[in-house]
Amino acid sequence: MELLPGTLELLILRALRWEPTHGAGVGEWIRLVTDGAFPLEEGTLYPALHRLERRGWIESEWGRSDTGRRARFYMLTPEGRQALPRLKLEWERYVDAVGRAVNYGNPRLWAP
Amino acid sequence: MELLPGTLELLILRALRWEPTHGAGVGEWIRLVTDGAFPLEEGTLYPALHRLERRGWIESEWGRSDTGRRARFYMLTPEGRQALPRLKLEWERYVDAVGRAVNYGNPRLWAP
DNA sequence: TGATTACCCCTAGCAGCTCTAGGGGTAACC
DNA sequence: GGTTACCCCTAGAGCTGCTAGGGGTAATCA
Repeated sequence: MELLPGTLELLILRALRWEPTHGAGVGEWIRLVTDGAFPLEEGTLYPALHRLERRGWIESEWGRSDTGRRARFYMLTPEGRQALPRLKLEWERYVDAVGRAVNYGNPRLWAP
Repeated sequence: MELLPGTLELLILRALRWEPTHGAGVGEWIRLVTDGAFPLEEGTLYPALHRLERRGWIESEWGRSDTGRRARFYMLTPEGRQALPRLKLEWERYVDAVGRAVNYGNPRLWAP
């Protein structure tokens, strides 16, 4: 299934909520927590990380992964941390709105 | 708030579930049932209708609206009707997956 | 009756995001 | 020393929504 734009940013910020994590780790977390519902190719993930960094919601520095490889670790900036609950709220509103449309009945029966 | 791609098709199919409806009516239904959460410009709606028609999920014919204007009425094809529950299921799976990511805690505490 | 409003349809071009399909470098392992 | 696994990156295509327009006809109002 295709990933819906916008959602990815929320997932990335969420993945970085606890500690700095390198790109591959972010991808792994997302795959794990969504039960593989999103394949999430690298060509999608890395540009998204760079976008978020340009936007100032995350920042990064080079380091070493657990297995000794050089890796870029991303972490939330204060702006990113502020944005997170807002995005979460937007997401919930969005799901509610679509959920109503997907579950409600014939408009002729209850329209004003 | 911005509309996430893919969702619009689900909403349109859903709007046409009961009876043929013209484009403006589809838009009105979506705005109504989502409480105005999606502004849904005409420049978004009509191309989406044409896309769905090209895909064979809906078909259309000219008619007259309640107010006497000439209007194109859209209705579901059998393919569209078949696609609807599938899209609905995909949507629900998607929401579940993101919901898990948005609500679950630190992966270090429960990862395998 | 002539002008205005409301309804309904449409399109071109831009912008943003994902996906495909690559390439590359280095540590660990055999 | 070669191979695998890990980790990072990008260009270009494709899809979709958005912006910013245009246009035609019925109803309404001055």
